[in-house]
Amino acid sequence: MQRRIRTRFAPSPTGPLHMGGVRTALYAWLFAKKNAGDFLLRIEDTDQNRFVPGAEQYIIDALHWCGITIDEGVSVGGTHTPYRQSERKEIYRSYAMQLVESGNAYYAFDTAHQLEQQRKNAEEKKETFSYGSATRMKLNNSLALSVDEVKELLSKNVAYAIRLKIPENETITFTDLIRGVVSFDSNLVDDKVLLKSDGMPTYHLAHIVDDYLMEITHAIRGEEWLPSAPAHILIYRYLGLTAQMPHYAHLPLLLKPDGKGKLSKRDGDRLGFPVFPLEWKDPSTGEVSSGYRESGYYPEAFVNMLAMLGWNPGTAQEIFNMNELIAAFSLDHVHKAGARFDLEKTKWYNTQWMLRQPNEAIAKRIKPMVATRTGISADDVRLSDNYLTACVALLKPRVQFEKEMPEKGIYLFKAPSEFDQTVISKKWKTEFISFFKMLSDEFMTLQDWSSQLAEQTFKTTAEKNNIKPGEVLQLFRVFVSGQAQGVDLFPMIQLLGKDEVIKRLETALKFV
RNA sequence: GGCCCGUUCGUCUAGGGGUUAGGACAUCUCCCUUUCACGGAGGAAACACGAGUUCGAUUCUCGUACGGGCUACCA
Repeated sequence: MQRRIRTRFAPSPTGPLHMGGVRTALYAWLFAKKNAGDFLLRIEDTDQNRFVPGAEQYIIDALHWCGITIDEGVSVGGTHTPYRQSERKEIYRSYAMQLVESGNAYYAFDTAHQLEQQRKNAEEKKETFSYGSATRMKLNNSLALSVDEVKELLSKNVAYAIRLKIPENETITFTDLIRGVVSFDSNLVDDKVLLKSDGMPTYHLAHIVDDYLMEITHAIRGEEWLPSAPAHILIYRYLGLTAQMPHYAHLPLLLKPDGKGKLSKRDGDRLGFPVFPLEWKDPSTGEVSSGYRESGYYPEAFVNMLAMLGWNPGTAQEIFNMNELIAAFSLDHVHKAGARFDLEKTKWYNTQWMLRQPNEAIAKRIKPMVATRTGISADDVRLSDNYLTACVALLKPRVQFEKEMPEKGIYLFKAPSEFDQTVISKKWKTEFISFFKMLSDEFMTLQDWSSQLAEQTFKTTAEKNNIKPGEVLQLFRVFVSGQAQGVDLFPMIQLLGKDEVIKRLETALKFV
């Protein structure tokens, strides 16, 4: 019988989730949804030293913002509670003891200091210390010590860790869903700690116990876990759970755009772009890191961009909403090599998504920004839905982010107080004054007011003055908007209204 | 250093024994627009290198180089 597909995202609450983590979550979620399965959120808080308050909530909020829904997990509950590893502490011990009893794990009494010494000694000999088959019999553990010695240490409550006993001379092979067959020489795998001396499990033990108990079918995680995969395979084997072992898929890493290395939390804003989905304020330092949300990105654009970084649909389609991503997603179209993050393309995705937003919706969202920027009162027509929607239509092709609109189109809300001097000094001739005065008068006499009518009037007035429209058009724009460039001129004239245009024109003429 | 993974335009990528090696972002040119954008058309731009297999390798194999990851009682 085919098991129900279940994937999980299992972050450690050591700070805000960065975009690489979001991508891992996204792929795991897409895979689950594609296969009509479940997606779980489990919190791996087994390292008490690295716990950061607020991080767990941040993770939940970030996933929510991205539209990644959680079927089971820390925020929503489920049939496999609890979903926070610190609350499952006792469960792991019994599995660790089972491994000790079957001879596949052992007590290690070495102190942190002793291990540090070992590393230092090895380093002096230009070697690397590894706690494994080659060294374990010379160390302070239940394999090297006599039964009585071990008993005594245990009875005296001497702190110990439990380590996995990696076999000698074995090739450990498994099939990764993305990379195919991968194999390792067991002699090069170290005896990983399973249970720490504080009683908490390490990732290695905890994720396996939980994946098993939570009936995870596909463990999708970053490539940084590939080197410890052989130890994980062995743990499943020694626990007699090989049949229940999930399929592993190791995702390529997200790389820094500038050069070297994987994208990390610590990159913060150093590279000139957010690495986090949402803004984060460090609770201890108060330092604020920017987020995509606060920078004006749509979650759809952010998710779309992440999905395409390392995965492709096999078609030329680039813009995907969530449902389309689910329909198109497949692990075998995940690229093997790491993907370098590209800010320009990310902005392009946002622009594409902005172009697809209804004007009315954007109008509603920019309304408060326009109000604060201009100080115009709430009942002013320029803050009406109709007026703002018309502004959005005009501004849309000229910005990448909707939040740019209030500033970019400031002249749609406020008469200019300054005029682009470059245009004026280049184009202005004193004899134009009569043209603009006549234009103002002609406008005044118009019964109707429209883009076409204004344009027609502009042209005929120019002709009457023996002026080519092109000579004064740019000046007209500057007089009305203050700026040399902007939205389509006559539609803007129509939108501003006859009285406003005349008023602006007259004000401007006093300046030249 | 050791182990593992990887390598197609600047970037994200498609492709895969015989192709004019395709698309997107960015870039350049032109058109549209009497502005700036949007849009449209076009250009430049890539199979890391060396062997082997083969009639034929960018594609398969091996090696080298380069890149990345891991090498904690962190995840």
